[in-house]
Amino acid sequence: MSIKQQLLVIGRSHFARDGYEGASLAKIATEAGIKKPSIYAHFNSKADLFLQVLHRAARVQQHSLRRYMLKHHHQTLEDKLHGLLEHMQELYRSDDTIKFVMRMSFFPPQELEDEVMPLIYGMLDTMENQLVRLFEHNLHKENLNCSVSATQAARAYMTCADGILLEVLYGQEHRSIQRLDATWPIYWNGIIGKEQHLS
Amino acid sequence: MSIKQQLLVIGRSHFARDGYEGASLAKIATEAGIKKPSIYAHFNSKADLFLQVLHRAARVQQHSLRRYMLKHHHQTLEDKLHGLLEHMQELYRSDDTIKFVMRMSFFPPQELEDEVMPLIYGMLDTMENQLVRLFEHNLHKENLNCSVSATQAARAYMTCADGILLEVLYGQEHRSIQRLDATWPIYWNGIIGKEQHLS
DNA sequence: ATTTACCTAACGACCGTTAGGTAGGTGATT
DNA sequence: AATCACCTACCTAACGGTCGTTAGGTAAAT
Repeated sequence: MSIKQQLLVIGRSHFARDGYEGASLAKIATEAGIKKPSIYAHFNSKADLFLQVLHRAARVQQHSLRRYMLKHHHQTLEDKLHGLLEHMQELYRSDDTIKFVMRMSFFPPQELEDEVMPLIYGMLDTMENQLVRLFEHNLHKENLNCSVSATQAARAYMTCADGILLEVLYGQEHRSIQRLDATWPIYWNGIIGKEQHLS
Repeated sequence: MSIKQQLLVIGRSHFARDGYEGASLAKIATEAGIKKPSIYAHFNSKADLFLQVLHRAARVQQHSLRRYMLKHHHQTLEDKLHGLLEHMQELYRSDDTIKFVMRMSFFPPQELEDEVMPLIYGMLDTMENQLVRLFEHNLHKENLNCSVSATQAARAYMTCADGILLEVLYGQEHRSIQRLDATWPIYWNGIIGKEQHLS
């Protein structure tokens, strides 16, 4: 792996752990085995390194979602949705891309906010659209509650997914699994349930 | 308001906006109308200021939840739970305590992690216990789905609450309201629904 | 000969923190 | 009532350290 790619990977982990302001180019360079000013042979600035990490992470994230959808297109809607939640939990464990994306979504560096947030909103919209399409394709196949729209189901799903992934941020994995086990049956029951409550 | 209380309030807003490492004592002092070293007449260190802000925020948070529960004890379970979500959204708008608590829950300053996380876990457990008791007291009064345990309902509720509050972090209020409107009917339907799906 | 990828040295800015001083209020002693 | 010691709450100046960044040089590869 080239030094530049190493810097991107190491930078991602530091930004995920310490935040943009908290991350130090000196420490990133040391971990890559070079000196701090040598970073400037590959990146114009700290912001440049960060933004390249961000773009790469956004691409990885969207690619991962699309790949999951293709791989499991034969499954039932229920298995696909439930499996996606577990898939993201595993992804979180194996890689700090999700942690990085979440941190920069919730607390973007304020000086780069204008460049960060459009990417974040784009990712969220892409994911929502993909879910909406998924629900629309399955509304007639499975006996879904007809008073729940595809958009509503997708938004509620993303809300639950965020809540579950959040718990993994707290660092204790079993609490995240508890949340998944508690939330999923209630969500799914709310989607397919015959009785619909509207206040 | 005394200078010390001002420093606590201003500090909270800076920690919420910039994080622990990103916040600057100089800027906090300036906003309070004093010079940076004068902070040390009231606090032993930056960590001391931060921890006092944290303890105060935790107390405010728990007090606010208890007060809401007392004030709305006469309402139905449904109104109480749905109202609590709106209550927290309003709280977020009027005050940066929730934002501060969320930021420090998800991304605590690593050098203070050992002092921060016990407080956070305590708050989460307190809230979960309070919700579990609430569900237990209402399981027989209302026609709730008997295959959903009080613990399960409470955990799912907190998952949805986190997901909804998260969206308010993104900064666009209407998205958070969209999430609330989409998630609540599905959650409530999943709780009271006659049909229960267990995989 | 030019470019790439690193280095050392150093810049100015800001960080949290400490030292040391001052002005004003408090409270006891004379 | 006047004096003195003491304390609180601020100040200025400065410390050592780290930050991101730049200048300038070197050795190898093209």
